[in-house]
This record gives sequence, structure tokens and C-alpha cells, in this order.
Amino acid sequence: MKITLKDGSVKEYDQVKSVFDIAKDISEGLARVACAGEVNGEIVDLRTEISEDCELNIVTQSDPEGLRVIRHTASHILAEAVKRLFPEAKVTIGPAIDDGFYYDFDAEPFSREDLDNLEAEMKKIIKEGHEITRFTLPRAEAIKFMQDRNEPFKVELIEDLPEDSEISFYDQGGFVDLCAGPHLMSTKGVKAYKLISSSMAYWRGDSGKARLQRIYGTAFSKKDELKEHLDKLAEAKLRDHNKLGREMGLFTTVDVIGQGLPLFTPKGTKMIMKLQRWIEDLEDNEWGYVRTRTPLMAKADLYKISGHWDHYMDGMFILNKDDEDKETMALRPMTCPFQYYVYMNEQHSYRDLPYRMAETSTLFRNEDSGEMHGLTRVRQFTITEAHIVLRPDQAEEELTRCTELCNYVMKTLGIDGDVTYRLSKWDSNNKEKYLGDEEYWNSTQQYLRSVMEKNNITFTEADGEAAFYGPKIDIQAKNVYGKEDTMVTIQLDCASAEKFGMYYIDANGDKALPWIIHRTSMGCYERTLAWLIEHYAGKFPTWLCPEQVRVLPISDKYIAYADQVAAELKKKGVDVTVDSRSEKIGYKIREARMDRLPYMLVVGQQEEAERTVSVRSRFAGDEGVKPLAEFIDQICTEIRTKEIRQEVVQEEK
RNA sequence: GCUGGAAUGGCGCAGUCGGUAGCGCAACUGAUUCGUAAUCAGUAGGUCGUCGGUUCAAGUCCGAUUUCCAGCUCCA
Repeated sequence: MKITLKDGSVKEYDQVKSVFDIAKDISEGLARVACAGEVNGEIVDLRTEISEDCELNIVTQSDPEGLRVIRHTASHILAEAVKRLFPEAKVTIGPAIDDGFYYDFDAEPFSREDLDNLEAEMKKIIKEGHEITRFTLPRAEAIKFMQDRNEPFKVELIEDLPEDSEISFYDQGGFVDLCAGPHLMSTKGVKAYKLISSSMAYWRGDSGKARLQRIYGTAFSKKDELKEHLDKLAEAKLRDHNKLGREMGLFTTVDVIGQGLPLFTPKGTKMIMKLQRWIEDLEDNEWGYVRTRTPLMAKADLYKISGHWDHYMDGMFILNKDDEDKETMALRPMTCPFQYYVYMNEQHSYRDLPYRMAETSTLFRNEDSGEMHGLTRVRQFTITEAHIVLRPDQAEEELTRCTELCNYVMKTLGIDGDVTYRLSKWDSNNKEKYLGDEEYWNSTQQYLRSVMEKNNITFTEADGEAAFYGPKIDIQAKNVYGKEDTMVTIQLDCASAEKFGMYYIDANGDKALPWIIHRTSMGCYERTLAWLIEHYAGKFPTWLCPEQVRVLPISDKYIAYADQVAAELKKKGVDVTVDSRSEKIGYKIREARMDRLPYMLVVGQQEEAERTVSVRSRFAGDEGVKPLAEFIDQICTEIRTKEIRQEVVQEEK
């Protein structure tokens, strides 16, 4: 047979050969790094015997697929280590995942100490260098095999396999696991690995089924790649908004106030107000919005009309529920119907549409207690909400404008590179969770899809992520650990107008049903602040900093001049403080740097005499002595244009 | 909500076998008046998240509770 290799060369053999033998035949070095084969585009095990002409590529440890094989093999080594140290533990499944692997065990919870011991045991297994072999068994024998070994979860897995599937096992020197592979040829191939954490997981992800203990780990082909990965995780921890935001004194939480209810300090509030003033002015003055101010609660009746009472009751805080003498009310989980009634307060002509109502809107959602996290998942939050009432023929242009506004906002914040677009669709297997029929969903989803396609926006599609009243264009951002959250949402709703009796007068003088776009521009302030903290690791662009300039007098003698400098800056709206403590200048600079100040102005005898300031910035270090007026001009321009100055790399101490 | 872990001065941590809580930084006071990443000395600050129990005695053991963290999506 003829084997065509990736580089175009051809190998000919007159007998059956395994992928590994062919790799070995090509070169010993290649065999050492081989992890799997790719036969006619399909990933196969190294032990796969080849008997026919085909195209073959040897997948090595430097390929992503090869890394998955290493990780999967590492998970089996972990399973063996667990069986050795905890013989009563039952094995379940252990796949490779995006940045590592996990294995679920039916066992007592593992402590960090257990993980360290398991790591040491894995080292032994690897050192012992067991050859990993593969064999298959007929179904009944496979079940018996795992029954004999008292592995009930494996038995269940085999029973659930399709009748005609091949049931394969991998044996690494006595430890045998049911597995489709592929795997390395020896445990020795796993050279760099680390157990990261352990946690609970349910058998088959079903909370009604057995509770298992999951161990997360990661593995790389080289030690330095592992180190780089672990460093990155450590670096992520330093950026984590939930830690850094508290450390920097931007927000806090208080036990007695409750979960998911962060308190913003003067510093954190300052940042949010800068964002809020900017976005409100932008929407009102440049993007044609009118601003509303509507109640934070309403009678239950409102939510019955909107559908929230039926579809969203668990997510709402309901007041006076058990008191028959009082009206049942609910804190609002969204702004939609409130703004609808603002719209309906007067009659609208087709000529007046689109009618864009914006509100800085505080919402309340009764999230489950385990779902809250830092500033990204809270029970009370404030969003840059808007509802746009429009004619169907205006929807395409208006949706495009919405994406443009969001893009502009993301770009200004400097996080446009961090986001991806997603078309969030309904779940057609769960129709009762949504309003409207199949046709409604297909048509509105197609509408959003075509708008994005026309605007050359790349996007993914996700089932079951829609709002109950319509599909969404979601702008997703990943946090510092790679976890994704929705930052901005643009929703098309062709159903609510009818429910609420909203209409406009068309060119013939008849009543017509408008469409509604629900959208945010910057999303929720809490979440946006969290992303900014993580994206900039707390080193925000100057315009966003709660403290933009700190004046540092060399000694007490120059405090008066420092105060004058500060007063001049304050007049221009710059957030400035004076460090008037009797400390040495080096100490003050150190503190200001650790506070991530963008600008420090050192003033002493020379500066006072010449009406100058000695500028030191986070971006460029010592920027030299400048006339005060020149510095004021410079920083005001930087703030006005929302410039994102690049950091120069400086030795951190 | 479920599972596991955690909670000790403002922050980071120590606290052994149950025996009346320590350290570093920060803060405060005094001295120093200083030119670009830590001046010196001193002082004060905690009923150990909360409630209850066991005990002669609880930060430590037991129970409850609150909050925080991780996971609960990846299907041999």
C-alpha cells in the first residue's frame, strides 16, 4: 500500500503497519514526539493498523491535537494514582479540556495535600514507564470485565454505548481504563503536568445523580510551557477584579448587607460616574436618544402583561407577597414596560420613528445564592438601557446603528479586541420557556443574522441564550480566567408592542404595530468596571482614573505651591490630590506608583520659582520639567480625547 | 440552590496537645525638611464572622448561621 505523507512524499509497505511503526520508520525522533495519527483527516490512535492506501500525518506533541492526547493520557495516570492511594475510589470519566484535563471520581473530597500526594504518585507511575497497550472486548465481556473490577460507572457507560460500537480499553501496566483513546505509547510521554484543583461535579452533569469529586489538572509537552501556563494563571489572579478592585478600594461588600450587593467607595463611584456622564451625553447629544426616569418597582399586574410573571418569577424580588391587605409589587428586573408606557403617553406618527428612549436603569434580579460573583454577577445593577420603537422598515438601519454605537464605546474603552459577537437564539426543544411560535423565532433570528452578515460582523450562534421575548445580538467578553459573560446586548422584539397595545399612525392614518429594539450601549456599569479592572490590571486610562494627578512636594516648605498647582488643575476638572505628608520624595513616589497613579508632579524650590512642575508618569517615567500651563493643557487634552497612553515597560519592584 | 474550602487588628499572615492571642506592612505620635520606588524611634489597635453547645477553661472541639472563594458547561 501507499502512504502519502503531509510533505507529499510517499511510503510503500507490503504489509500492515501501525501508525507508530510508520512514524518510527520515518525517524526515531518523530516517533518520540508522536501522539496520534491523522488518517485522511481523521485523528486516530498510534496503534491503529494501516492496511490501505491513505494520506497520513503524524500528530506530534507540538500540535493542539497532540497536546490533547498528552492531557488525556495524564488523566489516566491521575486515575491510576487515585486508585493506588484511594483504592475504594470509583473511576468515571476523564477527558482532556481546553487548557488541561479532569477526571471525576466517586470518592471522599480531596484536599490540597491529597493532590500533592497524587502528583507525587503520578511522578512514580511516569518514571516506571509503563507501556500503554490497547485491546477491545465484546460488549458482554467488557461489562463483566468492569463488573469484576467493581467499577459501576464504567459498567453504566458501556451499557449506554451504541450496540455496534467497538469497546476499547487501555492498559498501562495493570491499570485498565475503558477509553476510546487515542493515547501515548508509554506513561513516560507525560513530562510536564500539574494538578490544579478539586471540586464537586455530578455524574453526567445531572444534579439528581451521584456526586463525584473532580480533579482538574493540566499537562504540557515541555516543562517551560507548563511554567508559562502557571505563570499566566498567577498573573490572572493578580488582575482578578474581585481581588484587585477591593485592594484598590473601588468597592467592598458587607456581610450584613447581603450577597451580590457591592458597595462602591468614592473612588469606584467616581469611575462609574465618569462612564455614566460620558455615555449619557453621548447618547443624548450625538445618537438621538431621549432620556427617561421610571420607577424601580411596579404592581404585579405590569409583569403579568409583560410575561415576566410567568416566565421570570423566580428571578424577581417580590414585595408584599403574603400580605393580602397590600398590593403585590415587584422590584423591576428590566426597564422595558416602563419605557413602553412613556411611549404610550402620547400618540406617535410614523414620521417620528425611530423613537429612542434611554435610561440609566437600576435593576434587581434574585440570582441563586451560588451564582453571585464579584461585580460580574450581582443582584442589583445599573445598565445603560434603551428601547427603540420603530417601523419594521427601519429595523435594519437602526440595528446597524446600535452595533456601531457599541463598537465605538468598546473602542474608546480600549476593550474592542476582547469581545466577540454572538447570535443568541431560542431553544426549540424548550418552547414553553419562550413567547411566540416557531415562525416568529425563525424570522427574527434570521433578521438579526442577516444584519450582522451585511455589516461584516463575525459571530457565533448559540441555542437557548435568547430572551424569552426575542433573539439577541450579544457582545461577549472573556474575563481574566477565560470565562465568558455578556457585556452588551441588542435584542429584536416584534411581539411586545401588540401585547402592550403600542402603535403608531402610519401614512394612511391607520394604527400600525411598531417593532422594538432593546439594547445596551456599554452594558452594566458593574460588569464594565470589572472588565476594565482586569483588562488594565488596575492601570486605567487617565480619563477614567479616580485620582489622575498627585502633587508631591519635596518638603513641607513647598506645600503651599503644591496646593496652588492642585487648585489650578481642579479648576479644569482634573482629579488631583496633594501628598503633604512629611515623607521623603522617594517614599511618596513609591506609594503613588503602587496606587497606579497616571501622573505625579514633583514640586520643590526650582519648580516654585519657575512656576513649573516635574512630571513623572506611569507611562513614560520621568517626563521632565514643564511649565504648569503646558502640563494642564496636555492632561486636559488626554482626558478630553480619552486617549489610552501606552505603558513603557518598567522594572516592577 | 447543590458540593467542597475559607473567615484571626485596615491589609497579608502565624497561633502546636483546648490553658486568657502574636508578626510584617499600613495607621497614629515625635524627631527628620529631604530631588525621583521604603528615614529613624515610639504608640495604639483584635471579646479570633455571628449565634448556640461541650468543658474548670474554646481562636482551637461540636452544631447552626452569614459572607467570601472554587466548581456544578466540556460526556469513555
